[in-house]
Amino acid sequence: MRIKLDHFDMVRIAKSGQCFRWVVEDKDLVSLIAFGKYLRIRKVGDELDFSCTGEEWESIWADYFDLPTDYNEIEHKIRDYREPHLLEAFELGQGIRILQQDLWEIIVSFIISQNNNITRITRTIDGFCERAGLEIEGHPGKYRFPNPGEIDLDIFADRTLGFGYRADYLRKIYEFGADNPEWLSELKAMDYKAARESLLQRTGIGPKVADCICLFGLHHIEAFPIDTHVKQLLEKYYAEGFPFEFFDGVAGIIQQYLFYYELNNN
DNA sequence: TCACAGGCTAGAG
DNA sequence: CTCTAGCCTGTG
Repeated sequence: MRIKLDHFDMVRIAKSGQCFRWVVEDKDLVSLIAFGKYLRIRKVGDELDFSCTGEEWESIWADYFDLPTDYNEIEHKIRDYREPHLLEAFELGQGIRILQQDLWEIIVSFIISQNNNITRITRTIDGFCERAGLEIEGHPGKYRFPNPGEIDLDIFADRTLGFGYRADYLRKIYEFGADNPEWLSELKAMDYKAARESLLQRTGIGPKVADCICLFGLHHIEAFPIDTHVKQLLEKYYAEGFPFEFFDGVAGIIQQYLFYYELNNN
């Protein structure tokens, strides 16, 4: 499946912190695992070659890569605001999209991410998937993310996987997910505020993780997760307050550019 | 040795 | 309600 896409920079997306199972093989080749599938993206001139059929593209990947969202509109809004730091952040992060990832994978991944660093988060998630052992057909050595009810909860007693104190939260969320199979679809039907409240009921999910799940797992692009980096950046560049009113409804996308700039330009 | 990493829980005040 | 010690663990 070969296609030309605007506002799509696969290397920047891979390094944007929203996904933990993307691998930059080289500047023209990225591989990823999502929705139980293994996908490779290769840059060929000004086009992108995806290792899937057109049918699969339509049914899975077009939504996953957030093609329905108009990033030209976002760009215009940013340019209209005419604020130097945001413009600089946008230039550096241009091509980043907010992926529409699998909700369960996002819930679990961002519980693991708390008070943690990217290196260990990635290693832990990879190790977890490998230990769960759900191999992807046709791709030996590649493992999909385990859904509720698909794993032995004793896996969280294994300290070598690096869950740390989050192991107990993970065991509980897998238990809850298996006991409440309707929860995920209910979350998807809720608006941002209601979904956030429901997520906050779960042990191990606080305000920051809940907002990450809303933004990356439910595509509520008004969600604005505030972690230590964003907190610092807000104090540094927006001491008088971030213009949430101007970016009403899309603040989460703006946050991605600011976050990416903060991590890649310091 | 010590602070910190894309925070949260539980308990105190 | 707000505040914060303690938490697993790898890294610099």
